[in-house]
Parts: sequence; structure tokens; C-alpha cells
Amino acid sequence: MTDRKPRAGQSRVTLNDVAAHVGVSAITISRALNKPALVTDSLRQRIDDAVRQLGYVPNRAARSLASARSHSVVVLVPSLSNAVFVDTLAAIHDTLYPRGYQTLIGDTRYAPQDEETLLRTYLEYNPDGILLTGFDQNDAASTLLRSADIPTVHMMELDDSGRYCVGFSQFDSGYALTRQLLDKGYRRIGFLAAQLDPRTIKRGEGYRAALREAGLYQPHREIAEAQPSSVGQGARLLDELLRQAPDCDAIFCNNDDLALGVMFECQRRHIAVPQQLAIAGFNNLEMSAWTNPALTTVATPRYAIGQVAANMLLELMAGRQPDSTTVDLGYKLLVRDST
Amino acid sequence: MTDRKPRAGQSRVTLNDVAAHVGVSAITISRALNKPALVTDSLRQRIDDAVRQLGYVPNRAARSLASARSHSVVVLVPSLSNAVFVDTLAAIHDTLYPRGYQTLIGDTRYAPQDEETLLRTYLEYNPDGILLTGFDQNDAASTLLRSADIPTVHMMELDDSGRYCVGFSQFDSGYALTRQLLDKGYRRIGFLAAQLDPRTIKRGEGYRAALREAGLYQPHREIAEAQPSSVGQGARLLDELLRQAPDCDAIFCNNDDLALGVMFECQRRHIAVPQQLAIAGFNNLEMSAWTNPALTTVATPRYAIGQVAANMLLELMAGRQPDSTTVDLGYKLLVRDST
DNA sequence: CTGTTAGCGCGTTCAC
DNA sequence: GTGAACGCGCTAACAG
Repeated sequence: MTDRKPRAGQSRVTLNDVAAHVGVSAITISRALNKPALVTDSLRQRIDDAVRQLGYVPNRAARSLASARSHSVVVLVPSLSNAVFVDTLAAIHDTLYPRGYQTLIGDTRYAPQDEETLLRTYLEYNPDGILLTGFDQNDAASTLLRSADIPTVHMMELDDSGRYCVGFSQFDSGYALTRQLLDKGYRRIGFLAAQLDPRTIKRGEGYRAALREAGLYQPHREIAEAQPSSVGQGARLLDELLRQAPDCDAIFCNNDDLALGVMFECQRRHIAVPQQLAIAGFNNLEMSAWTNPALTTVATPRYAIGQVAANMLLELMAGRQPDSTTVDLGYKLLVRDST
Repeated sequence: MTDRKPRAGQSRVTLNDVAAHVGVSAITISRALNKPALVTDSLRQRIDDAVRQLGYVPNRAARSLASARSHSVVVLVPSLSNAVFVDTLAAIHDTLYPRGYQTLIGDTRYAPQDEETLLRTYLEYNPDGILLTGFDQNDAASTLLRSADIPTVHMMELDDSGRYCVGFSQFDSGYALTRQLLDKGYRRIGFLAAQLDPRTIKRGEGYRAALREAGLYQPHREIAEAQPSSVGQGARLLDELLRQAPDCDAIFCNNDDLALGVMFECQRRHIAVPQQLAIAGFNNLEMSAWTNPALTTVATPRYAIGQVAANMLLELMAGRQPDSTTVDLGYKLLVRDST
């Protein structure tokens, strides 16, 4: 029956409508909803009823404007096609949502330029916190971040620059997996990488360091492909590698997708795994436990990374200092039948 | 130098700051940014410079409040671990971002209750449009949608209730794949499903219809598991199926994950594929072309669905009527060596 | 425990 | 082509 027609607006139910309905002031409704403890039980009951009855949905824009807090957290990951990041996102949501934060997901497609664009756009939402993957933001993005001055935690990698981060050492994990292959007696170990992001590159450095230490590093056993990683890519890269280094006795694939592609291609070529060629992957996809043979790989704590990073961010957003600026969650070698 | 300290606020650069810097009024800055044509070239140049120099980032909350348009679109998908939805999301972003819309992604985890919760939360952002997966919203969610009165397009499935939707017939695709197996001469065709979402169920109905038509339907060849689908689940379900129907000559797996698990398990059991047992999947994961044998499956137009749905939403948000309320994008049988 | 006042940053509306 | 006033819906700050 209200006649007021403010603008063309779709006249959503507002706090004032609820207030009028209940017969109290708007601020009381606001409090009942946000800090229920500050309101009488009976009043709160009536308010809750009215909210339900009227179908009131708070307006986040208004809340954000008035309170200078958006209750939103931006998370930028390089890919959604990679189970690693999907699991991390799930952990983040599981951690932040119960605390009243909405997660805004951005997929940078491994492109610093896209990351910058997304960041610029998402900053318009006034996020209370930001979760980033790695440290490879471009200059513009770094400037944006600095001047936005919003609590930020970096995931997946570690460094000692004082930035908050939760992850594990990519270098060490690459080194350890290579070391494991050496310990098993493999001497001509190849390395296959695609999608040359910073973490891939660091794992490659770990591989190189281990082989150099053993006096066994040979550049022609290494192939790095800038194209995205995929099973098909793994098959192609095996072909390429065997052309230039036919005598490899093991291959460290920078992730499980590639490793699976290599394994399937070996089946086609009747190369016995691991007898003629051992295969190791990275990241431990669910599937990797089920192939024949099961794939040796590195389990990375992606869910834990999301949890811990989100909790660290929660601390920062609350204005507290986390116990430590860097959290190393480690990794685990899963030695299975493919090596 | 400004002394005004309005509240505790972090004093971000605002339109007014830019205006002061350039020496014009705030509204002019606003126009220069949103409708550049309405402002002199030289002025616009100066404004752009100032914006860059000051690092001005628009405040979406304020814009949204003042204009009653949020330039945000909410997209709800049941899973991010499924390449299908990830590809659809990519298409949506590719379509909407250039048109000035930010995509807000929600993962419902195949749970209508979670979908309702997410919807409720995301409605607070005042989205200009909504993209949903399927039609299985629960009552509360449907009520929310109705009273929000926001343009909405449903993806993946088709119906004729008048709701806007873009997808393909799940029933038909399940029917067609089964029909194809029948045509190849298979007579004792099993069906494996996990994660019993509505689309899975409809494909199962297609399977049943085709077999009934041929007089070959036998309930004991069908296993439906409510747990999420995975490669490991495929291996387990094969075991279960072979117990109750050891003489199956083909299996229709409701998605490629399951099919891969079945294939790997067959390798372990030395069951020759397709000679002893044919395997078909659904959705065409990248990997499915590379296994041994390559997997017969159904290619679904997931990227196109995202594109077309986003474009339809764009029409609706612009206040126009799309040409048609329903768009059927079809599917394609990919018959490969596993059948 | 509840109400009053004021203002967050921007765009709409109507002037000029 | 540019500007002034006003208000979007909500909450901080202070009263009472």
C-alpha cells in the first residue's frame, strides 16, 4: 500500500520496512541481525519473524558503505581446472564462510596481466582481505595492493620478504622427489614441465640441483613447454623427450596430468613402467592412485594451505598479528609402483 | 594535508578527491569514467591522468547504492572439481567481463541446501542477473528467486515451464549413447552412476528407456551410488556391478571419471576392453581421448552453454526479450575404441 | 537495551 | 558539456 516510489528501483524490502513492520527503529533491526546479543530475546524473536515474513535481504552495498567493511575476501588462483586450487578454494570457503565472509573467486589463468585486471576489479568491492597464489604479481598489481593496504596472504609458496605466506618449498619438493629417484637407482632422469609458472620453475630447479649434486645433470633430458599442462601434452612431451634422450630411465613430470599422459603413451609404445621407464608426477590427483601402475607423486597440502591461509587472514583482518609471517606445511612423497 | 577525518575509515581516494585534483565537480569525473562520450576529449584526458596518478579505485558499493545496478552476475554451479562447470564458468566470464559485469562464483556442492544459502548471501550483492545450474532449486531458493525478481537463466538442462534455459536434453543423450551400444551389438549393458544429481538421473532414464524399447532392460545391471563420482568410485562400482551381473558386455558410466576407474580396474583384472567388456563414459574429459583404449563418451557443449546463457542473460538484463526461452545446444557421441 | 543524527561514495535528476 | 542537490540502505557515534 505504500505509495512512495523512490526511483525506478525494484523497491526491495529494506531495514526501514522491517522496522516499520515491527514498530521499532531501523538501527534496532540492524543490531538484532548483526549483534543479536544486544537485543532483548522477545524483540529479537519478533524481528526474526518479520524478516522472514517480509523476505528481507540485507543490502551489502549499503552495509559496506556505512561500515567500511565489506565482509568479502578476494581469492585469486591461477586455474580452476587444477584440482589443487579447487581444493584450496574449498578450504578457504569452509573457513571463511562460517565467520561471515563471502569468498570472491578470481581465475587468473596463469597470466599476471589477468591477475592485475581481476585485482583492479575486485578491489572495487572493498574486500576486507585478499588471498593470492604465489608471489609473481606484476608491478601494477603490486602497486594496487600496496596502496589498497588490505590484509593479504600469499599461498602455495614461501619466502622471507616479510609477506604473509602459507605453503611449502617448491624447490625442496622437486629436489626431494629427484633425490628419491636417485636413491632408487635411476641415473638418467628426465624432467617434463608445461605451463611454466613460478612454482613449476622452482621445482625444476630442485630437480636440477639434485642431479648436479649427483653429477648426473644433463640439460638435454629436460623439456619445458610454455603451453598449459594436460594429459595430451604429456603424451607429446614424452615423444619429444625420447627423441632427444632415448635412454632416460626415469621421468619426473612436473604434475600428474603430464605423468598420466606419459604413462598412457608408454602403454601405447609398449614401454614397460617402471622396468624400462619410471614415471613420477606431482600433486597427487585422485586418479593417480588408480592407474596401472599407480603413480608415484608428491602429495601437496592444498586443503591445509587454504585453511591456514584463511585463518591467518582472519587474524590480520581482526587487526591481530599472526604468530608467524610464514607457515611451511611441507609435502609428502608418495612412492608407488610407477617408480 | 586534508584534516577531515570522517570516521576511522582508511580514507581511500574517492571521486571527490579526483575532482578536487582536476578542478571539476565529482559528477564530471563520474561521467568521464562511465560515459566517456559525454565529456570533452581534453578534459577526459586530464581526468584519466589524475585517476592513474591518484590510484583511484571506484567504490562498487557506492555505485551500486546510487544506481541500483551492481554490474555483478551470480553464477551457481554444483562443483568446481568437474571440468564441465569450469569450462562453462570460463565461457561466462569471457562473455560478461567485456560487457562490464563481474562474475560471482558459487559452488553448491550438489546440495540444494547449500545452493539456497549461497543464493541468499549472494542476493545481498544485488546481482543484476543470475545463472543457475539445472532446475532443482529447493522451495526456499525458489521463493528467494521469485521475490528478488532478477533476470535468471538456467543452464545444462531444458524444460518448457517458461523459464529461460540453455542446455541439452540429458534424457536424450543417455538414450542415444545406450542406443549406440545396442547398435554395436551389445545386449547386456550395465549402468553406473554416482552423485545422483537430477542430470545423472535423467541420463539414467534415457538408458532405461532405450533398453526397455529393445526388451533388454534388467534392473540388476544398474547401480546408482549417492556418493560423489570419482575414479576410485568407478573401480569400486565395477566390482559391485560384476558381483550382481557378471555377464555384462558393456557399461554405460554416467561420467568419464567413473569410466576411467572402470577401465583401470578392468586392466587390473585382465578384462579386455572392449572385447570382454565395453566401456562408455559421459562428458568427454580431456584425458579420455588418451587412455588405452580411448574412451567412448558424449561430448557436451559446456563452453557454448556458458556463452549462450550469458548472452541470453545480457539480453534480459538489458530489458529485452531473448528470441526464445529455451536453447538446445545438443550433444555429440564420440565413439572411440573402448566400445 | 533502544533511538537520533549524520554520513559512507556515488549516480540520478534537473538545472544551467 | 558541466554542476548542485539529494538520496540510495545501512551503521557509527553518541544519547538516553
